[in-house]
Amino acid sequence: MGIEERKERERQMRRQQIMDAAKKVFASKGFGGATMENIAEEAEFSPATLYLYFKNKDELFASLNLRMLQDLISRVEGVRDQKDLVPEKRIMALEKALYEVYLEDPLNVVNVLRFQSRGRLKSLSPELSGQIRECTRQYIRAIADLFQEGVRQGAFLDCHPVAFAEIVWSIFAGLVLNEDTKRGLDEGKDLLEPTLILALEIIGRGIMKN
Amino acid sequence: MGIEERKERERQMRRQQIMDAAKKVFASKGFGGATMENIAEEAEFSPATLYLYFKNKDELFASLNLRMLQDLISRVEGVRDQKDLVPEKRIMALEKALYEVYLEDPLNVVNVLRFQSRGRLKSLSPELSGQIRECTRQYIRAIADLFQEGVRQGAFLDCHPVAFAEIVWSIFAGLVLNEDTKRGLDEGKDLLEPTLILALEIIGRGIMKN
DNA sequence: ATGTTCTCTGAATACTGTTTAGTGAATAAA
DNA sequence: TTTATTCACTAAACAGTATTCAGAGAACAT
Repeated sequence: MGIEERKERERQMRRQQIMDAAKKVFASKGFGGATMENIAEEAEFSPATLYLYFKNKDELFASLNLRMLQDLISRVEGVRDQKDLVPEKRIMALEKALYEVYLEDPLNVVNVLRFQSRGRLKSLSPELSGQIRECTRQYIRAIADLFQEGVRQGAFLDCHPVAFAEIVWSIFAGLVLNEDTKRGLDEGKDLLEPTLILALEIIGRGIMKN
Repeated sequence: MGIEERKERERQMRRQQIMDAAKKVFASKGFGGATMENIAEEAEFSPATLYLYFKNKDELFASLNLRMLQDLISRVEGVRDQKDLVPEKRIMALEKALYEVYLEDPLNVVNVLRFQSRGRLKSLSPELSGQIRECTRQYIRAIADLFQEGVRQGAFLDCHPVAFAEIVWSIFAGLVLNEDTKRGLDEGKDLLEPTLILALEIIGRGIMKN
């Protein structure tokens, strides 16, 4: 049946169209400032139509997170798989990967990090929240593997690899949010990159066996 | 005029009463989940009355942040002033101070960290946002001083002290939010303390001149 | 006793996420 | 070709909540 397939394809395109519009609107107004009406207008649909493709506003937003998380995963796994680099260099390659994810779409990264609270995640469908959980597991796992490889080679001190991965991730998330907060209080310049580099240099030295 | 003074005192008490109620409600429902009606009910006032004491919901919430930030400042300055400890121990004392702030009221700490976005801070009165800026400056300054003291004593590597302070703060904020997110996705146990200790041990080693 | 100020509230307003009931076109069946 | 069914959408209604407004009543001053 060619008709069914064409319809499904069209449906996916419209879904994508809504996500593109949402991404634009969320980036310019933030999660709270964006209204479903804004997004509908940008996507050239009525607000009601959005609900045929997404359960609610949270779920629409979280679907965008998923795209970002997948980008993150592929970059971090890329670093994990560069087995030729010495462990020390790979920590810095990780820094670069994280920063590139941020550069891809700074405002949405901030939004995503602020969004993922306990309360919000409860309102998602089990499928979507399962996918997010899986993505989180994956990039933490990739960082942990990268670290463990360094331990195996005798370069790093032996400590809980998942805890290490969470620390690296938290530094990234914390610095991103901190820069955003500073911009809210003050018109300071964006010092994320040098600070992130310094942080991972310190971390790198801190886990080196000497 | 004793009457004027009594009235002012009573006014401050009612303001406090509202803040106490708000703290309770925000902690149990989060910022988004708490309604002004909930808070008014808890404080035994009508919602309209709340607006005689606070400009809006954001400002009421941010006033609570201020209490937490002041607690944070006094603890961190306490560590900064323990000049008898060796620099290495002071990094761990800092860890303890941060963790104690968290324990004081975990849910509100999470709420505060999620709240401080550019958009939100714009809706505050200049006075309040000025006070928040000042508090932020103060605890960052205290951590930076503490670090610089270690540099002066020749124990730490010389790097930008404010950047160092922001890294420490970001680790704390990032780990707190990360734990909260995990609880939202999964019913994992709270591993904040061991992870925070590990993070500051790594940081401590990373800045040590050897 | 009367006017004034202070403090509070009930009711109205405005905005926004979400649902409902229904329309018209595309498709399938007769 | 005509009729029935499904699909994709939307206008309008609904519901919840932050915020404002107009006025009541008590405390205070004259």
